[in-house]
Amino acid sequence: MSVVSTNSRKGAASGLDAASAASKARLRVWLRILKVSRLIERELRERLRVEFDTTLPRFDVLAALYRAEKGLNMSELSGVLRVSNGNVTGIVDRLVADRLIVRVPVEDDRRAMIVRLTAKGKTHFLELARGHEDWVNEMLGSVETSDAEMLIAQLGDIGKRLDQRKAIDK
Amino acid sequence: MSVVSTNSRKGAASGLDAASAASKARLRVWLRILKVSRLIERELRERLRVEFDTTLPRFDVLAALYRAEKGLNMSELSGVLRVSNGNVTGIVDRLVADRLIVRVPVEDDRRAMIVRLTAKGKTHFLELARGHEDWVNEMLGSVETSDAEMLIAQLGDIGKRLDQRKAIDK
DNA sequence: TATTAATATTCTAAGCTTGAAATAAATCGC
DNA sequence: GCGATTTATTTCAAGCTTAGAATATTAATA
Repeated sequence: MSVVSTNSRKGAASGLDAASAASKARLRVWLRILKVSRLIERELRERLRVEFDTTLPRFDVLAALYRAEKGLNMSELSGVLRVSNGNVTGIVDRLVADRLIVRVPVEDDRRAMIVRLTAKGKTHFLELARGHEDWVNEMLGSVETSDAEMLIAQLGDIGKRLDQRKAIDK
Repeated sequence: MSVVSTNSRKGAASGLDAASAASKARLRVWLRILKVSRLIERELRERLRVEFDTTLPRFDVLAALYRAEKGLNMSELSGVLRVSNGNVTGIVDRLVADRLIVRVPVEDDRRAMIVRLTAKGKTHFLELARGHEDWVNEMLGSVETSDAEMLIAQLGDIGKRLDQRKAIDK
């Protein structure tokens, strides 16, 4: 989580050079993102548990399926959520057991399964989503809309570049 | 991870009212933070695994201990890392087994244990930290210093307020 | 058509994470 | 000093997460 200064190896004549200072600023950006992210995530987990007896990964799956009118197959689902393939299997298993989603065999590909919300799942998700938006709004209540727009733009750029990087790596 | 619009319940005469728009902007801020955070975290995990055969939680513990000259007891450690008490026990167990840290009984409190880096642990951590800063710098390479400062300030404010909230709740 | 390669999913082992319960020791109130 | 409460830590059960192996099926190609 926290980290230390180790960047005096660029060999400038004295003290910190520009590259090192920039590097440190970026490191601090990351540490702040991480801190905020963990604080919010922790609170969301807690509230989902206490008020709805569920978990964040379950919510994430339901949200992804709610947005996908026709459902998603397992690969698409793990892609959207950015988690491993095998991971989704377990969460889906439990949601199926709770009758919130169903696995439907794909007509012309016997390997694949499409996962979809049930009516019960949809109703359930809408309750969760209402709470979720309220909680986030409450936690970020101090953020003015103008600041929010700026953060959205900045973080959007960063995210986009990270996505591109990843695409290139492969 | 992703979420949906459910905030048309504030009863404005037509369309979205100001509160609802603000709420949605904040929700998007959160979703962007979450996305960036997960992308970066995933890459850091991957690199720590491939290049150093270790994990992010282990790195976090080592970093916290590196910053604490005299070590930390288990409660302080879980406090700094913002994870549960029991969680730290397991990670510390494994780091102790690898001789990277030691548990030292506290003289005047037989319940407590202080955890400290060994010389080996310190050396190991410095290698990790060097890689870590480089990777972050690379991933956020596109962020100009002026933007970085702004993000640091904004996210710092958000983090501070969330900390305060938490303190008040208790 | 027969192989080979690619794709979709699940399974497995190991570690992470949590909240709650269990221990053990210190401290507080009397 | 003694009982009750608080504090420090570990243990436990359940679920999350990952990478990699195993299965099954489809697609490509020779």
